[in-house]
Amino acid sequence: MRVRYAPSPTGLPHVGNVRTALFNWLFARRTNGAFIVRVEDTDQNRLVREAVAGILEGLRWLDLDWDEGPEVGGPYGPYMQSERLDIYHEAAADLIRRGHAYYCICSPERLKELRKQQSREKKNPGYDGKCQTLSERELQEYRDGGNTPVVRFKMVRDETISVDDIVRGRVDWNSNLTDDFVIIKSDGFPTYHLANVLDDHLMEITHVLRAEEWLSSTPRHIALYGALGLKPPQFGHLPMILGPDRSKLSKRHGSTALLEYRDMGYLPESMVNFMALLGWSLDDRTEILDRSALVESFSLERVVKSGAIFNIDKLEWMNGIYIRSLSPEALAGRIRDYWQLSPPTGIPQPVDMAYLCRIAPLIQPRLKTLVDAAERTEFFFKVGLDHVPKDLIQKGMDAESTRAALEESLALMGISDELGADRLEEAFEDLRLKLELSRRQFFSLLRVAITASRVSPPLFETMEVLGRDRCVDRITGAIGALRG
RNA sequence: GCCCCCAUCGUCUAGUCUGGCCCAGGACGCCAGCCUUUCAAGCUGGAAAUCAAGGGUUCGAAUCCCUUUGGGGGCACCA
Repeated sequence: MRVRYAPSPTGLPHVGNVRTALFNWLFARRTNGAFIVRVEDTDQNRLVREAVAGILEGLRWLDLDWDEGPEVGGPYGPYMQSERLDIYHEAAADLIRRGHAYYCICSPERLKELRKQQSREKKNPGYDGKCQTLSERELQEYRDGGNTPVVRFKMVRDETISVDDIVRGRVDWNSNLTDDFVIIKSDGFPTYHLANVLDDHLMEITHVLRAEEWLSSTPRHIALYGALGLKPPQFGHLPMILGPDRSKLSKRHGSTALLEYRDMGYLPESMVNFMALLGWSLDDRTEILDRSALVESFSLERVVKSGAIFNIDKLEWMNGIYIRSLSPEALAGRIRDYWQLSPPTGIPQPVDMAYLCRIAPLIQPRLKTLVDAAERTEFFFKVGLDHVPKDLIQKGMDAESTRAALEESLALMGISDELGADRLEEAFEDLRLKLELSRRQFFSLLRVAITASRVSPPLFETMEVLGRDRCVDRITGAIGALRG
C-alpha cells in the first residue's frame, strides 16, 4: 500500500488537514505500506515560502515519519510539484494531441461575464466550450500578442462516472454536469486536478485518502485517469473536521493550526490520540490509544461518514491523562522543553532539572496543559514571596494569633534538620494540637506562608521539596508581612 | 440555482451491512457524593438522545424500504 499526504504550502496546516495526514500515516503503518509527502505548490500566488518547513515541523512534532518526500527523497521524486512541470506539460501535450484537451484563449473577463449570465439564467455555471473550435490562426495570433493560452480538459459527455469510495460506498455523477476545466494555467503551472492525478499515478499511490471536500471533484479525476489511459487508485473520502458552528474549520474558529496546540501546551501524543478519534473509533469504550495501539488497530472500515466538531474540552482531558502517564523525569523534560519554546516570565531559565524533577510529581495531577506548569511551580523558584496578610489570617483568627503560630512554626523549622514530608507532618500536627487550632486553620495559614497562595500542591511534600532554608525564609517573610 | 455527501445524548462516538441481547452503551463536559489541610487527581452515582420527521415492511426496526426536513461540501487560470 502506498498513500500520500499532499499539502499545499499556503500556510500552516490546520488540524483537519493534519487529521487527514494522520489517517494516511496510520493506514500506511498498519499495512506496512509507504507514507509519502508530496508538496502541491502549483499556486504561485498563494505560495508561502516558510510553509513547507511549518508543515514538516508539524509532522515531526507528532512523530509522523514519512518514507518518501522532502528532505528524505525517494525513488519517485522530486516530491515538489513545482519541480515536475515537464511531466505535466508532456501529459497535457499528449492529451491535446489525442483530442482530450485543447487550448483556450478566453479572457478572465469573458469567463466572468459567462458565469454572471449563467447565474442570471439559473443555469449551471461552467465553461461553454467556446475554444474547442479555436483555429490555428486565432491561437497563433493570441500567442503573437505575447499571451499564453491555458489548456482545458475536454470532459467526457453523456456518461455516468462512478467511484466505489472506501468510506462512502458507490457514488455516481452525470458527466455532463462537469465542465471543461483548466489543467494548465497561463503561468505554465498545472492545476491541482492534473498534477494530483498524474503524480498519484507516477508515485504509484494505491489509496487516495483525502477530505470529503474533494469528493465532488472526483469525477474530474476519474475522467482524467480515463483519458490518460490510467487506472485510478482507490478513493476514500474522510469526514471533515468542523468548527463549533458545523461549518468547515477555518481561522475564524480560533485556534486551528496544529502548531498552535503545541504552543498551548498540548502533548503530541494527546493530539494524535484525540485526532484519531475524530472520525474513527476502535469500539464502544476505548478512548485512550497510544500511537502503537492506533497503528495496531486502525482500519478504514471503522471510519465514520459524518463530520466531527473539534471538541477542545475532551482534548484537554486527554492531555491530562497523558501528562499523568509520564514519569516525573519525562514530565520535567517536557516542561523544560516547553519553557525553552516559550519562556515563562516568573521563572529564570535555564531551570535546575534535579529540582524540577522533584517538583514534577507534585504538580502532575494538577496540569491540564504544559502552560499551567509555570503558574503552578512559580513559587518554588521565586526568592521573595509577596504575602497577602488577609490570605494569611484564617477564619476565627487574628493577626496576633496568626503571627504566634508562625513564630512557633519558625522555631520548629529552626531546630529540625531537613525532614521528609511524613516527619514534617507529624511535627506540625503536634504543634497544631499545642496551638489548639483546627487543621484547616493551621495548615491553611502555613500553606499561605510557604507558597503565598491559598492553593498549592500538598503542603508537607511541598515543604520537603523546598527544603528547610526556603521554608524558613518564607515563614520569616510571612511574619514580616503581618507586621507591615 | 445545480450536483454530491451526511443525520444516535450539548460534543466525540458504539450499535445500522448480518432486524430481536438497545424503552439505546461508552467518553468529554455538567451536577451530586466520597476522599481531603487547599486545589487537583481518583472513586461512586446522576441528569442528558420520542435513535431528524412522517409513512410503510415485519410478530418485532436505531437497524430494511419510501417521502420529507435539516446540516455540510462542491460548482475558479485555489488547493
